[in-house]
Amino acid sequence: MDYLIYSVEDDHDIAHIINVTLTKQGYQIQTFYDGMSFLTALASKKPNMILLDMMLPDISGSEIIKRIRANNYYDDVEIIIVSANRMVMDKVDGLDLGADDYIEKPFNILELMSRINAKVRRFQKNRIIKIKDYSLDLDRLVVMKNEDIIPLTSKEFEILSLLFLNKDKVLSRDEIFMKIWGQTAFESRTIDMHIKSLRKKLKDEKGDFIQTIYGIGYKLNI
Amino acid sequence: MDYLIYSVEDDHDIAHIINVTLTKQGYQIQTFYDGMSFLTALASKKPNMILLDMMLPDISGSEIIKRIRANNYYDDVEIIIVSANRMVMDKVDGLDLGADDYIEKPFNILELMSRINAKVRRFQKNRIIKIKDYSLDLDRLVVMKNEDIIPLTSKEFEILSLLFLNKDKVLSRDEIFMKIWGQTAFESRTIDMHIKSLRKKLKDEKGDFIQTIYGIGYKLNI
DNA sequence: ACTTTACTTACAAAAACTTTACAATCTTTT
DNA sequence: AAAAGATTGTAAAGTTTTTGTAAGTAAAGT
Repeated sequence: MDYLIYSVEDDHDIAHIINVTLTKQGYQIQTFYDGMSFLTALASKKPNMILLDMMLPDISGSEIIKRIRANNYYDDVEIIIVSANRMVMDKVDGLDLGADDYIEKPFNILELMSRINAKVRRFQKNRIIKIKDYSLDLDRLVVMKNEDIIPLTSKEFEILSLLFLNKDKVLSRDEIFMKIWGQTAFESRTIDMHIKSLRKKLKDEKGDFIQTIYGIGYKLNI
Repeated sequence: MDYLIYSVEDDHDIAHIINVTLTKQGYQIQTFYDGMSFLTALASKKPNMILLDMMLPDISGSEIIKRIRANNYYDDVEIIIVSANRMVMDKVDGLDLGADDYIEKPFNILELMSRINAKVRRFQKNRIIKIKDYSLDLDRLVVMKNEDIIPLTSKEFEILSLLFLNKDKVLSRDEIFMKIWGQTAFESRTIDMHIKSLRKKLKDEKGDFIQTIYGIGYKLNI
């Protein structure tokens, strides 16, 4: 998954637990043991989320939050405070500074995971299939070659989706017809026509991206 | 402030405290004492945030969350669980269902305020959306091209706002009709008309700022 | 009452889709 | 290896669906 989390935590044991758990869940995570090294990394690459211990050896957590929130380039970065048990008023301070959530130490790692998942859920939601230079986005209904959008008509998109979703199978014209038109095909060159225009639009220099399997049907050249 | 919060809470005393405090802070708040009346209201008007007690007389809180999260029209609604002290695993469940935060009862009203403020802060900042040369100000209800105000009628503004707020999505005429007129469209060229006049007023030299996706609807060319 | 805005209608234009007719290619048979 | 038969590719024309637009009417605002 393409979701980067920076964890700032001076306690190496806790840092390790967080690291292992989140990695297992498929997040990209980078750990920092002090404020300065974190801020340096932040300047060079923006993460999606920051897990922040408020008690750091060099800079205070609230100072870090203040700096981040001063720059609205980081507005879309979620900040979660992970910090030692303090009074309620401290929580309030942290959140008022601009953090998005607060988790008390000692914390249940499952709860941390849950809160993170809740925030990521919204971010995710998109299904993208990539084959060779091509990627197909089933939510945005868009096909890209490298970074360029290839405009397709809806029938073209439907057929290509079917090929993407069955990438290691040969699809017969009957199957394609059945799945897209919802009826069995009688003698017709319609699908061939759509394949032809697809090939033209996809124009793969390195040979046909859509292969014809003589006597059977079509498949992607994966 | 134009920020609507629905509070679902069967304990009248707590509901009252929440209501008074949030109103004082300038939020619009509407209180419901059971799940059904809340769901009815939800169907007719979408709030920005929901404060949800999990223990309601009629429907369970998790059932409510499930229903809301099943419909991605409500994706941008923050759900905060406000509920009686339970085990950690309950928290986890609630958050995994799709809630965004959890506050235990008995809670400090200041803490609730702080968390709400933290979430609203982000919301407020984003009230001006910029795409290409155009910017749309949801508070002043104004659209600008570079520094010049483009005078729009209210329907035009509503449609353009919808496109801005869903900038990477294709909106069908039905969706647009549903969200702006609150009813399903029957055969009509009304939206096309508004799009036409929008295009004329926006007049983007570099190709269409509002793109037609044949057979589907319209989207902004971001 | 007058002006602006919103909507409807009817038709034109464009895009997408399908069919047709035949050419090209591949397989199998002789 | 040539011929026959089956399958696939392609251009062009025909059809259907969807979108654009002008002009006129209704509604709302001032």
